[in-house]
Amino acid sequence: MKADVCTARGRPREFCPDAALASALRVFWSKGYEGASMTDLTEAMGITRPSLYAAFGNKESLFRKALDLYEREKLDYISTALDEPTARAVAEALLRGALENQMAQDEPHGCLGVISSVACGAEAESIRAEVLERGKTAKSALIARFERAKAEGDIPAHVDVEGLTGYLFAIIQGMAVQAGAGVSREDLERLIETSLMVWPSN
Amino acid sequence: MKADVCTARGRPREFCPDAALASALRVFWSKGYEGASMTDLTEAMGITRPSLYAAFGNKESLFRKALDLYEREKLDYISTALDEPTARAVAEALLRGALENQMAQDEPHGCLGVISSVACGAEAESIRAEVLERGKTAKSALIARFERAKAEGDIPAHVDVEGLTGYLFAIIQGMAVQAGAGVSREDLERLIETSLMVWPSN
DNA sequence: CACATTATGTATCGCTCGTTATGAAAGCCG
DNA sequence: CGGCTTTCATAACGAGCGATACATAATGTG
Repeated sequence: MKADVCTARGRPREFCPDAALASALRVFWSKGYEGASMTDLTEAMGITRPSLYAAFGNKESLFRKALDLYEREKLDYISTALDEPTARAVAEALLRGALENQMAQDEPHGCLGVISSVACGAEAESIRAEVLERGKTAKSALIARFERAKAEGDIPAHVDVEGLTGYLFAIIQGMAVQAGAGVSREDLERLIETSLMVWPSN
Repeated sequence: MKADVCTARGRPREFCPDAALASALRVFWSKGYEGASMTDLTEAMGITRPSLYAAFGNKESLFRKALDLYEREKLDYISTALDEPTARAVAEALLRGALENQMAQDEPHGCLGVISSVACGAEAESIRAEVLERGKTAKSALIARFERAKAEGDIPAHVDVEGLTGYLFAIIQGMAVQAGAGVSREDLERLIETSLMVWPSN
């Protein structure tokens, strides 16, 4: 049980797992879980099938690791947005952060979470459940933030906070749908401007 | 060439094509184009594979016919909404119509168009293109309606009509994502109330 | 150097997919 | 009844899927 921690025995691997995982993330991001075949993945990652299975388990395990990477590196704008001083600033940071995430150059358009929660087949059911679970925690955090804003008088008293959160989530998810559908960045910026224009204030 | 129009020669078919198509629509609606297998479809339609191919061509052709049926019977709320007298009434009719469509009892939750435009694989590319095309025409119609509303002083002069249309579309698409993700009807109603509360007025 | 250990490349597994060939069954017409 | 036409059910096709068995190659250890 007490294994030497510094010795790497056996033949060393010839690829970087982090870089390979990043490539896999791009494939899942653009094609979805079921739409990404093992051939797509291995070709993008530059490794053979057995290497992939040895390093990442199976397809589902690889997807979860890619989802972790996605949350850590691409969805960090969400937690930073919650630190904005006003509810309006939180909403603006979320909308603009989502735009950058969904329309980044050299990255697939759209949102991996939305793609994975919409698609489809039977094998992806546990994947879907996990993605939905992660989305729920994000929504809870946003509700808590807006509750605080309401207590601070930052949101009008007559506003339903949970309704407002679901409303803002819907705009972001709708943006993801449109980004994946090929809508231009300029159009999404106008969408955001409109959202901010109608944002409830005192 | 001049065939008798009233004589049905040969063995009569033992199923109703319209009912079978309606069943197929429900399968596509809940599982998406690629998520729906021919086994799923034939079982739901109550017919065998060769009967399906003889009556509807192939899977893609069946999907297009189902999409036609969906637009005709489930998306009719869109064209009726455009007849509302004010821009706000149009928006409200669209939102409430979308809710009824996406959360109808005994029907799959979500929107077939959103599901089909998000998913995924390579074989569905031509399907995706067709769905996006139909969505564009709906968006154009809504833009034209809001242009008229703006000319009638029904929408504030400072509002960007195309931005407003994309914004409203995003809310509806986001609602579809949430409906497919299992959000309750009550939550979507609160989402709609919030959307109507912030709708721009003079 | 021989050994244990780990990674690699090839080739293949069983399975499901969409699609179709085949022949029997059921209805009209003469 | 015998020909003609269309639909039915069974069974199978080739292709692609995710996942692996196997032998080989490359490292550290005794």
